[in-house]
Amino acid sequence: MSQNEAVAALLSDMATLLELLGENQFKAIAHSRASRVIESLDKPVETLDKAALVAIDGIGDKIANKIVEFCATGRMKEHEELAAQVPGGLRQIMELPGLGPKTVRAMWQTLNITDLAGLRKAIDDGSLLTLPRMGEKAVEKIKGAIALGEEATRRTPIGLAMPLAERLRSELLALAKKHAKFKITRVEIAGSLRRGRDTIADLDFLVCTAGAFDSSSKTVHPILEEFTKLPEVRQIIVAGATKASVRCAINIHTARWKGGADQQPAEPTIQVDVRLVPEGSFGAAWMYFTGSKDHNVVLRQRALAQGMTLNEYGLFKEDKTTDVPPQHRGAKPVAAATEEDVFKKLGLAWVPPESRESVGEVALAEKDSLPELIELADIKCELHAHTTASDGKMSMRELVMEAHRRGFHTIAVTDHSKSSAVANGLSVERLKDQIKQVKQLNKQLADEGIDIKVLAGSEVDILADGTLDYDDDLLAELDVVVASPHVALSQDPKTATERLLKAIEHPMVHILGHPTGRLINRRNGLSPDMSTLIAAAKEHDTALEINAHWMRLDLRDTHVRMAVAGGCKIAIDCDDHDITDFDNLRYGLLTARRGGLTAASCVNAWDRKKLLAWLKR
DNA sequence: GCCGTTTTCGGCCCGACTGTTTTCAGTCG
Repeated sequence: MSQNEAVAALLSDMATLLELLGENQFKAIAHSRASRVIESLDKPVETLDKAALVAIDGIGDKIANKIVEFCATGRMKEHEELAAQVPGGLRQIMELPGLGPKTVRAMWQTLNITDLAGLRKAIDDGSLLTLPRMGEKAVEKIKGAIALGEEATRRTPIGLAMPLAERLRSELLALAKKHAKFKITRVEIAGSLRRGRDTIADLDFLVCTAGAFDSSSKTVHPILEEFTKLPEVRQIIVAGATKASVRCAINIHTARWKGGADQQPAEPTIQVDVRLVPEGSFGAAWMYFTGSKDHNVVLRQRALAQGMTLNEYGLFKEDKTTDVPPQHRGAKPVAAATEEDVFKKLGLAWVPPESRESVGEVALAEKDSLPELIELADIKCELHAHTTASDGKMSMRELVMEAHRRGFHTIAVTDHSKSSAVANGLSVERLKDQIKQVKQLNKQLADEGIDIKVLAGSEVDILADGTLDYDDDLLAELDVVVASPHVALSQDPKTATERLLKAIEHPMVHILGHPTGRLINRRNGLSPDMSTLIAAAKEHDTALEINAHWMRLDLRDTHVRMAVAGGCKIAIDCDDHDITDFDNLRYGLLTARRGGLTAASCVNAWDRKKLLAWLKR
């Protein structure tokens, strides 16, 4: 865990503790916001002094002191004092969907419930019903939430969430077509999926209607009613006039469980929220449901400062003489139909969804100086791919033809090195033979008039001590060297930093592959000092990889932001093992865009001449 | 606890839905 993650976790926990203690809610919100700010910070927090911390939006004098204290001593006294006052088991109860600080505090203070076991007991003996505003239905909901367990809070990797979202979107569009009378004009993906985060808590859809719209109706809108009947839906959480929330199976095609009911494994599910808005509000609504939450708050505060108010129905002139929301008094919005309109009327350039994380993008949009982010069409080559020679499923020829089909001018063959025994890594002799095969294939392709350059390469293991898995003479024969860590991924940060530095500084290495070795939701991987690696990568002209596989996405978005700020070159590679792996490029692109990457800094976006010149440097 | 295009004090984004209530508190995003 990096220092940033450690500080963010402590501040977030302080927010929870403050809520449970019934302290000023705005104090809790301030800690929660500070936690998110530190989590997405593009610098190691331990390198910042107090003045630098206070300069960050959302960090004031007091929280800066706590962060400085933690970085110096490894402790945060105020956190320890708060934690001593609150039973630790309450945190688990707070995580149950539907339960918030007010209710959990009442459970604790009135019924002396301090953990999940106590909550179960209070349900069984009926004492929970004695709490204010606690009836039969509320108890049933809590029982369901307990049964759902960790399933409710687990984030889904984008590589699983995106295909499900695209299928649900087409099913919603099919419903719209079948029921033309509802006049559905658009169905769009919003939320963190549109922002391209590496993991997704819930899927958000925006549905626009040109038909009748009454947000105060007490009946469920028919299109939302239809949505809750889709075959993927496992549970309906809420359904109303403008909104429905359900839990959907992530893998609808997995076989039904045939064993005993009590041993049935929890089926992976994800929450899906659908919001219905009138067509004229499309832009404002898409912005609102895309978020992030903090980005929205910044925009709404900006609107207020300009005498306007912003909600999902539009940007309106503020009217202080009434409490009735503008959309209910028939006010005409200043802007609402498109995102561009709303940003423009706020005095801002349109901000790409991947940048909407409240990390300074609004200030850049005000000056119209947002970076021109890299796009899928900019990617012209793949520099990290495997064949059947090691653990890939494609022959060299199949790999190259797929790269050509996708319009790439260059493809690198980078099978595993000799120490990767489980991946059938190439011995010295086999690698020398493969280099010859690459030369022959290039000649054949030229004869056949197929314009693609095949590079002889290797994904060389960075051994635990930082040495590479082949000697320099052999590496010198290769066109491209990707050096990656595969073993000893639990090293302490200092050892890991020194290990990766050796690879970055090695004159034969072009690209540092999946630098931390993390696997999302499965393995944290290394926590090297990124700022040290980035400075070295810049100095030695070594590119850092964004491994595009959705289980890796390594570098992650915050690392990319640091690397871009540090002037590093970035490679976006699919690490292809199978022909379908090429499709993971979209996820690497989203991560790159979240980090503010431009085509100029991405080696995969260069033309062949520039790329080859860099590889021969 | 944070922050300032009215403010260094006094606010703090805004709306939907549910369940338990006789008008709204709590939760969520």
